[in-house]
Amino acid sequence: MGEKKTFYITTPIYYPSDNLHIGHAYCSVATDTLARFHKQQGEDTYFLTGTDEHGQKIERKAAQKGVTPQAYVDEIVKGIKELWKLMDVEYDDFIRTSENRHAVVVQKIFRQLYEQGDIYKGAYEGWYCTPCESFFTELQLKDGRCPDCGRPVEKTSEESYFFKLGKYQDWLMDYIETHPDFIQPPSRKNEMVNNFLKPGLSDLCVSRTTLKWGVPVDFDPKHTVYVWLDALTNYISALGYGTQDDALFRKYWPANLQLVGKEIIRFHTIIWPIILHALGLPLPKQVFGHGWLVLDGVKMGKSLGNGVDPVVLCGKYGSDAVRYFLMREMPFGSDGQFSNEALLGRINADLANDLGNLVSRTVAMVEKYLDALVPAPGAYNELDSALMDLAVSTPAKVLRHMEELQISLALGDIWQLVGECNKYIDLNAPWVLCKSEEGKERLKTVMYVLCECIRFVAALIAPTMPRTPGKIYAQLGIAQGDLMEWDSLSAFGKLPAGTKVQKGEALFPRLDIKKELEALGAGAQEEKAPGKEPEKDGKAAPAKGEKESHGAQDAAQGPISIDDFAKVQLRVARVLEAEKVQGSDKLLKLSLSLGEKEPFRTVVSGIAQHYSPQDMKDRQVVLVSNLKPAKLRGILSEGMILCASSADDGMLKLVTVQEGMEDGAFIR
RNA sequence: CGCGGGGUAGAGCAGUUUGGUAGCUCGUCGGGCUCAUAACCCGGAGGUCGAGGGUUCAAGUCCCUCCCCCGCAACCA
Repeated sequence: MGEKKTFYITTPIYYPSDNLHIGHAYCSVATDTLARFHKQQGEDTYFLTGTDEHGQKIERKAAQKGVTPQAYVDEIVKGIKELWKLMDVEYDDFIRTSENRHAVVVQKIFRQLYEQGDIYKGAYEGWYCTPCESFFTELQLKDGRCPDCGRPVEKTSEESYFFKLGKYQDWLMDYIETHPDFIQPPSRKNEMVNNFLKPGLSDLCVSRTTLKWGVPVDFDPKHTVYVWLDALTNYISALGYGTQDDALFRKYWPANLQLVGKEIIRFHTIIWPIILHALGLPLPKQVFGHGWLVLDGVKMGKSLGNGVDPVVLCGKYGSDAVRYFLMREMPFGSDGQFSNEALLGRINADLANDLGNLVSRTVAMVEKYLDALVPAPGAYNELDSALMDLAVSTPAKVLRHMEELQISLALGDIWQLVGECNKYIDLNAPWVLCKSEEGKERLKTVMYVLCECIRFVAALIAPTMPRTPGKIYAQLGIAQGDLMEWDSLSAFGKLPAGTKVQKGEALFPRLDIKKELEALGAGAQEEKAPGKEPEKDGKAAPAKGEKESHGAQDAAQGPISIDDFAKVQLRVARVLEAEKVQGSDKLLKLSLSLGEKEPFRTVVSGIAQHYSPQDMKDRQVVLVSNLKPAKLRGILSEGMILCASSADDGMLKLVTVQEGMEDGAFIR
C-alpha cells in the first residue's frame, strides 16, 4: 500500500502563567475537531499542542509563589493536560519548551543561523527599570514609566543577538502574494502586509542577558534565547527536527494547518516563515488566525480575569455539549459571542430538542411499533427520496465546509438533516400508520429511513462530538465499526435490517435555563457585576447613565452580610498623574500609587466635569482596588475611585481620607 | 487620512465578489400533532439593510462623503 496522506495540525503553545480559560479551549477544540475529521477521512493525522513556558512573566510569577519556574509551570501544565482530557482534546504530542528535547533543537537552530550570518551580535537599546530588572521598548512604556511598577526608567543598552528579518522581507512579501492560502482569513493577510511588511521589518532581538528562565545560547551562555525563536521552534522540535531521530519531521513537515489566535498571527506569518526559510525548510501550508470569544462585549483573557471556566461547564453539561457550542456558535475566523444564555440555548434547542429528541422518538417508535427491530424498507416514495437525497448529499457539504475550516457551517449542514428528519416524522405520522395493515408496511420504510439518517448524523458529528455517536449507536444497535466510518456514508441503506434497538437515557437532557443560569450566575455574578461598574462612567450619554443607575439600585436591595462587604477591597491611593481622556467630556485618566512597593494603577473615572486634572494631582483618594478591570475608551481601568453624588443637582465630591495616611493603606 | 474588520427584525448572523421579490437561527404570537426529552411540524408579526448624496429601468449590493463600534500596531487563544 502507498503512504497515506499526512495531515499535521498544531495549536499555538499556550503560555502557562495561569490556568487556561474557555478561549484557549475554543482553539484546542477547533484543532481537535479538525484533526479528528481528517483522521476520519483516512489521513495519517498528527496533532501537536503544548506550552510556551519560558520568560520573565513566569519567572516572576514563580518567584511570587516562592517556587522554581519549573515547579510553577509543572503545576499549571498538569491542569492543562487534565483540561484537554476532560474536553476530549486528543493530541498526539504535547511539547513543553522547558523540555530538553526542545532546548537542543533551539540551540542548534540558533547556532546554525548565527553561523550562516543571519544572527549577529549587537546591542539592544531600550528602557531599563532597575527594580524590575526589565527592559522595555519605547512603546511598552506607560506614560514614560515602567509598565509594571510605574517607576521611572532609564535608557540603556544590553548586548543581544539579532536576527536579520529584513534580509528576507522581499522574499516573504513575494511568497505571501503568490500563496494566497498561506494566511487565512485573507483580511489578516492584508493586515500583515500593510502593517509590517510594507513599512519594512526591523531586525528581531533574539536573546537577552537579563533573562535566566529560558534556553541558553550554547556558544555564549550568558545569553538566553528570547521568546519567538524559542517558542515558534516548538512546531518542528516536537517532530525531532535536527536530531538523530527526525522520522516524524520527515514524515509530517510541512504542517498542513497551524491554528493561532489573531493576536499572534503576526509572529506566525512573518517571523516563523522567515526562520523556516532561513533554515531552508518549507513553510506550513496554512496559518489560520481565529477570532476571539467575547463575553458581554469584553474580550476574554487571562488579564481580565473574566474567563468562563471550561471545567465547570464540561462538568455540568458534558464536553460534547460544550464542544458543540464552541464550534457551532462562532463563525470561524471572526469573533464570536460567548454567553451562558447562548450556551444553554444551543444545548436545549439543537442538542436536546432537535437531535436528542429525534433519536429518542425514533427509537421509541421502533420499539413500540416494530418490536424493537430495525425493519427492512419497502418501496420508497417521494418523501423518502427527498430525505435520502439530503442525507447522501450532506457528507459532501460537510466535507467542503470542513476543508474551508467552516466548522459552524458544517454543523449547520448536519442540523439541516436533523431538522428534515423531524419534519419527515411529522409528514408521515407513524402513529397513524401503525393503526392499519397497509400503514404498517409503509411504517417500516419510514422507520428504516429514519434510523439510517440518524446513523448518518452520528458519523458526521463524531469529530465535533466524540462521545455522542457511541450513545446513538448503542440505541440503534449498531456494533459494526464499518458502519461508523465516513466511507459508510457513500450510499444510503447500509444499515442492516433486523438489528435490535434499545432506548437509552436522553442524549442531552433538556435544561431548565432559568435555573441553570442562576447556578452559573452564582459564581459568575460576583465577577460580572463589579466589572460593569466603571463602564457606567464610560458611557458618556446621560440618559443611559440614569437608566443604569436604577439597575444598580435594584441590585443593592436588602442588607448584605459582613462577608459580602469584605469582598470589596478599599485602599488609599495617591494620584500621580491625571489627564483628560481624549474624545470624552466626562473621563479622566488617573495614575494612582498604592505605595512604593506596588505597581501603579491606571484608573479611568467619570469625574472630568467636576474635577480638572490639576485638582486631582497629588490628592489621596479611595480606590476599589479589587475591581475587575474594564476598558474605557480603549484604556484599561484597573479599579474605581469613590465619589459621593447628590441625587438631584448632579453635585459630585471625591471621597478622601484625612491627612497623614500612607498610600496603599487598607480601609476597613 | 496609520492599517484591518464591522454597522441588515428584540438578540446573534448570512446575503455585497457576478445589482433584479431581504434570508437563517433564537426569541415572540397563533395554529397543528400526540411518537418523543412540555419535545416536533406549520403559519404570523417584526427591517426606512448606520446617515446623506450619486450611478441605474432597478442599489443591502456599485461610486462619493460622513457618523459610530471593534481589533491590530505593544506576549491575552
